[in-house]
Amino acid sequence: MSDPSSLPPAPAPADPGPTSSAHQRRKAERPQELLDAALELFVEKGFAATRAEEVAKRAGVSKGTLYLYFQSKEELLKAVIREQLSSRIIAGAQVAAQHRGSCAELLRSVFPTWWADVVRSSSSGVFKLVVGEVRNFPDIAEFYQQEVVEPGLRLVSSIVSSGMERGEFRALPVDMVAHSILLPLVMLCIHKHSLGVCCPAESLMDPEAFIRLHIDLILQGLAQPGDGA
Amino acid sequence: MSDPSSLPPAPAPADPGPTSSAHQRRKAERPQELLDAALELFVEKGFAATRAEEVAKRAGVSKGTLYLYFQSKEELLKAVIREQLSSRIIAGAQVAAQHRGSCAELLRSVFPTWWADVVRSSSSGVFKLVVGEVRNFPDIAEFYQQEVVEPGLRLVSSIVSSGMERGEFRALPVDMVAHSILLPLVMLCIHKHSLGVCCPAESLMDPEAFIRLHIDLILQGLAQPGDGA
Amino acid sequence: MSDPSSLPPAPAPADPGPTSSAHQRRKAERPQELLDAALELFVEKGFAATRAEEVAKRAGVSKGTLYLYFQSKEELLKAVIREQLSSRIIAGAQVAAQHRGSCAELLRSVFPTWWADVVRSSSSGVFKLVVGEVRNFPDIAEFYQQEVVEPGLRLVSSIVSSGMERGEFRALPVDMVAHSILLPLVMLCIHKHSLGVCCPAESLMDPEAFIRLHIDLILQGLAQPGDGA
Amino acid sequence: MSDPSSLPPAPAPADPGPTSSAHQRRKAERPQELLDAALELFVEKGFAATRAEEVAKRAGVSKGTLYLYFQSKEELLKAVIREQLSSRIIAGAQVAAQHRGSCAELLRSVFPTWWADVVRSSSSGVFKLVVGEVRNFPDIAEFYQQEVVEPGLRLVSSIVSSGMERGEFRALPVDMVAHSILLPLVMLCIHKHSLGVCCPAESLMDPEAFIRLHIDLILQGLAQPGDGA
DNA sequence: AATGAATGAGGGTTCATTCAT
DNA sequence: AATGAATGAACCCTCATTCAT
Repeated sequence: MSDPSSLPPAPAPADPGPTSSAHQRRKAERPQELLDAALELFVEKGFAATRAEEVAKRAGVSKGTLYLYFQSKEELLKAVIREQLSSRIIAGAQVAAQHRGSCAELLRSVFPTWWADVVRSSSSGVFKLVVGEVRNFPDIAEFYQQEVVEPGLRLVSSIVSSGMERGEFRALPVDMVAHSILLPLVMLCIHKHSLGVCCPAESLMDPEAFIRLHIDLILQGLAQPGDGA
Repeated sequence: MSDPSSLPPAPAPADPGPTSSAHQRRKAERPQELLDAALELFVEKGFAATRAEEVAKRAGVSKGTLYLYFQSKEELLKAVIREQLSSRIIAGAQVAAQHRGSCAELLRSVFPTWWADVVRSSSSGVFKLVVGEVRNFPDIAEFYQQEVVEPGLRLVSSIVSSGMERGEFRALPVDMVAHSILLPLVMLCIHKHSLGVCCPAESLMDPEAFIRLHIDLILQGLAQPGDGA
Repeated sequence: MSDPSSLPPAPAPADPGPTSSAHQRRKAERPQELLDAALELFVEKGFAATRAEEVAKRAGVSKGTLYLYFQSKEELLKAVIREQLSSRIIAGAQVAAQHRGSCAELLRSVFPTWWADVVRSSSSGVFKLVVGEVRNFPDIAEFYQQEVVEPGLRLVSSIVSSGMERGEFRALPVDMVAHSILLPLVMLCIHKHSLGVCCPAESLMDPEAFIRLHIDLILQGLAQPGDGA
Repeated sequence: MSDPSSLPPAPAPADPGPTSSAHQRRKAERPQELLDAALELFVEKGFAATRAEEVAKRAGVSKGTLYLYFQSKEELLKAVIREQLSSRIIAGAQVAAQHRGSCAELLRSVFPTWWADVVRSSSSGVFKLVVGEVRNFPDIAEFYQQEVVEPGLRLVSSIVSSGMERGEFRALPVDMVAHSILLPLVMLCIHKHSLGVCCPAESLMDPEAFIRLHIDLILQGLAQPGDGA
């Protein structure tokens, strides 16, 4: 994984000079360890119910250290959210852009794998986190909308839209179709980190299978009536 | 004024009878007022970030009064969640049970209206609330799963399943299909109370339209290949 | 300080007029019932840890009623303490004054019975109560000192003192002797309502026996050396 | 043993050794400072009427700091009580055990001094504290009974008892005699911290004098009739 | 006279944040 | 850089007291 883009003080990967050592390496990894710990806990308990000291402890450092890397608990939240995106979406977009073949094929091949990976990864938690906290932190909303929601929707919409143009799909409101495709996947992520923890749902246990089924339904739903699709 | 005997049932908003004074009436209404205020605020800010006093104030009473009706903030949360269900789900189930006609018809007619009502009502907030809090309050999980999730899934599954038995629908894993139908609707509710507040999504503004489209996609997706459906 | 006997609004014993009835009698008894309940609870849990509502409930009335008879919880405390005294002390003093015979006889005969009665009665609790609360309510101190401590000490001191004058007793500091006689009895009362509740002390279970033994020790201790007393 | 208590904040100069910085030293001393402050205030105002913040302030720290060292106000109370004992009682028992000579001598020599020290020290307050709070905190009762009351009684009882065996003392119920000896001393402590604060009793101002007189009375009271003791 | 719903100041406790070490 | 002791604002909840009925 890459591009921790705008990490806070960003203690430069360090020059492996004479002082550089395990100690240095630790130092360089601290922010990421804190972000990981914070993601886990914020997703698990919610932002307000998570104590800064818990995050520090799970990251293996002391309370004070957290504040060396992040100005406040709120900044930590924002960093956590910022961290979990772009890269994967950009990658997805590139794959899509390079795709040659029918839109149905695109949605049936890469898409489910990519999403199933998201669901299985720890990134899936951000959806729950963002959904729960946006209203308390309005700048998260804007940021998230621009960096995740819109790119994601645009990506799917463009596939759907070109499918319609090519005549593969029925002509329907593109954005709604995109939502019809995406919302259950987002909900899958959210479920995994909320009710799913206590009451696992049989049919959601295998994300890829569910996603494939869902895509299959939608694709046949989109197909031109009369097609043997 | 004449002939009092011909007057209708007497609109009397309140008969200040011996037992029911204005005082008494207030008391009877307080819990609901508090529940309403609590739902709003818990959905808006999350449980942990909402102060008990805010709830009281929004309900138009003082802090202490809240504790006359609910043992603790946590009990208030549970009451809020408990309150938002049964009735509507039971009603939905009855409508479905009484339905005569094809399964597709059932899903196309009552279903979208019923769900659009849910989305528009304040009940839609509970989904966000529950998703955010279950992991901190495990007994909510059990309760919610049994009282909302399972009945809801069972209802849709039974429709889908009988559609398959009748040969209206393709044979597919019933539960997954039910999730495919329901998850976007739940997500619609959640979105309405989270990102949707800050960044309204054009295509979700009209819930009923979206739901109809989604159902339309799924139904054509479920149709036997070759059908003219 | 003044008029300790004055109970609060002192709802006059009521004229048994036409309106008088069970209702009236209840009304007249309320203050006493409240005082009794308050004594029990204040002794048991301490003043600060007793809720006004508990007192009311134990007296069989509602919270509001308490405040019809006593201006505040603190006034209730004072009334409780004021109520538990004078009468018994005055009676004791009269008995002592009328006594004819040796001082030893006086201390051996009436004294233990009278004290044992005090210990057994609910009045014994006031000692614990006063000891626990005087420092928070300085006017209780003054009142108690003048109305209980000093009369009590004076009574015993005068007996001891006249015993010395008659040559029955050794010449010793009178007040100290009086304390030597009285302190264990007061402590007996206190113990009964504190540790004694949880860990009863075998040898204090029969107050009269203990008091007689104690007086016996003190009297032989006071006797002129060489006496066959 | 000397008065371990009543040492105020004591900004001990101390050697700022490598491990023990001023910072560290404060930390080491905090609990004791808090215990001292708590003892004073609990004895003065009672447990329930003392605010945690007052204790903190008197110990020279902030409210939050108290909770770094004690889980709750109630735990602080228990710690305060636990702290005030053993050592002194153990020491007393050892002195008694090592004593050679008549029982009367033992009671007349070390005993009054030891007790007068107790009365004068801040430890004397625990008696008032315990008496006032046991009924609210039952585990204090058990603890106190076992650690203080019984050892103390056993100590005195054994002296008295061996005095009877040797024929120094009359044969009387040992436990009652022990109570006759001890109760006034305990009451002396209690008085010092309650009524005594407002209305000092002339004859109790010099504890040692009173104790000696009391012991003198009891010892002559215990003597075999006819002894010149 | 009696009730008990309502109030709101007060107190126990937590926790984000700071800062001396 | 790292620690963790200390702070104090904030929050949950209680309870003495009032007052409309």
